[in-house]
Amino acid sequence: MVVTRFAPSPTGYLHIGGLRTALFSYLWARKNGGKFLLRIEDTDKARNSQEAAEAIVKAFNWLGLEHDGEIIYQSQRDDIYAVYIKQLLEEGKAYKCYMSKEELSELRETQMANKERTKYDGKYRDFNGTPPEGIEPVIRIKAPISGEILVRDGVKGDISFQAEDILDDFVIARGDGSPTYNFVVAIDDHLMGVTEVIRGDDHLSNTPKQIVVYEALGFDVPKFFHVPMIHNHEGKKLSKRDGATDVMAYKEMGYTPQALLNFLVRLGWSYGDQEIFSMDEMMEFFNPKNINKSASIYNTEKLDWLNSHYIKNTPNNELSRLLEPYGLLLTSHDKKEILLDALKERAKTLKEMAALVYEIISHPTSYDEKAVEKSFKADAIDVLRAFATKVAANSELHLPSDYHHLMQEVVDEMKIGFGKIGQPLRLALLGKMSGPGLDSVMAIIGKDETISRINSAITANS
RNA sequence: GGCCCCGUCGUCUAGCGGUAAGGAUCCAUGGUUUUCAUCCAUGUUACAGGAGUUCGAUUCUCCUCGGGGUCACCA
Repeated sequence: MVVTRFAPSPTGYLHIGGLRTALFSYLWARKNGGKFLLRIEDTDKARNSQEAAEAIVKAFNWLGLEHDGEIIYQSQRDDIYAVYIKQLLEEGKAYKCYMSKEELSELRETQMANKERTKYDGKYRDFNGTPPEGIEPVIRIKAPISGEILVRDGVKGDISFQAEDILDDFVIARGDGSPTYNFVVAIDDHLMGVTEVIRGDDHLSNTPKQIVVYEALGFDVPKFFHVPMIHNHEGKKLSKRDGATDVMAYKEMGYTPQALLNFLVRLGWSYGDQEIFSMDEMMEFFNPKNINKSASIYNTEKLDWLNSHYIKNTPNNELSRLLEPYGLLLTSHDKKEILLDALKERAKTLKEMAALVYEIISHPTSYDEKAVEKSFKADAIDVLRAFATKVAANSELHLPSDYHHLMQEVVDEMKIGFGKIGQPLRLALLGKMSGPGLDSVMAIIGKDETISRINSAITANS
């Protein structure tokens, strides 16, 4: 069985890069009928992990992603880790180190002065004398001091590290007894039965250390897939300073979950020339072995395109549901279909669409001056009056086509071009020269409001 | 600085020894539309550089350059 996991540290929200690796993990687990687990890496304890976990679940909810099983909190598993620390100590694979922080930083300084790599010198590796007084020892693991550590990565290929280049006896438990990251990650991934670790490639250099832990404990090493970073415009790792990195900000801005997921799945991964993926297609086609090797730059142009694509192609009943968080309650609106049809091709975001709806249903409060000058001349007022009279006289006006016929009649009878009625009418109805089809607008606002807006416009501009 | 990774249009990417280097987005132009948007059509733009290997390299190897990541009793 394929078991993947998403293991964020508690930062308080789910960020866009995290979501992408979570999505990859999720898709791969679902595709294989496996499990997608969630673990909070809160060995630090200072930050509020409960809140962070809730934020993640909330974002997952919005996006329709679901993790399996209980959320694992590392902060609650000290007893478990303690067992393994004890075991390594007893087996002689780890040891207590009494070097003080001062001594350690002195060591580092000399190494730096000598232009050597800074690393622990192994002073207590084989120590069996009397420990110095007043020092709470840290626990260090005995790492190999020479030889090769091979990381078999599903994205980058086999990567070979030399132990002497990168390893030292790193700390697995602090002076207060609390375990450290590289130690607990390996234990938890093993205990949770994780078979494939899909994570950001900023973790690549941690992997050899984790492999040391796996091997010391006799655990099987999972498969690794190190996903390239998402960079900002400057080509640096994406961070909070780069604007919207909180996933929920995208809901705020009016993006649909589908668009965001589709955007993210194509960032660093592809399936031939296909750009549009339904959730089912993502699950069917995703394979971590097709993940790109190189970092990608975060640029939301394509997200905008995808978003408008999905808005255009979402059925109206679902669209009105998506619009609810933006203050639009259309479910029982009698002109809902006409309204949504008229606007879904015009909005880049749900938020924008909500604003467009409001623009249509509101009586204009001002009129674009240049447009008034250009198209609201005396003859235009005659045309509008003639049209308003027809509207008033007609009791069967429901569909856009009903209004269109009336416009056509005026055009024919007065022997004028369509623009002669269209432009002033547009100005009267919407106060400006752009917007959806007038026949739709009138069908939406209805006969009385149509006449009212025409009259207001004539009063205001003649 | 050590170690590791990466390098195809501005951006996201296809390519897996022989291609007019393809798609998407963006941008520009034209068409459709009473307007704007949509939609359709057309167009501009890329293999970082240099050596090899080979009949032939975007594709394989090496070097250079450029970018990134990481080097904690943080995760």
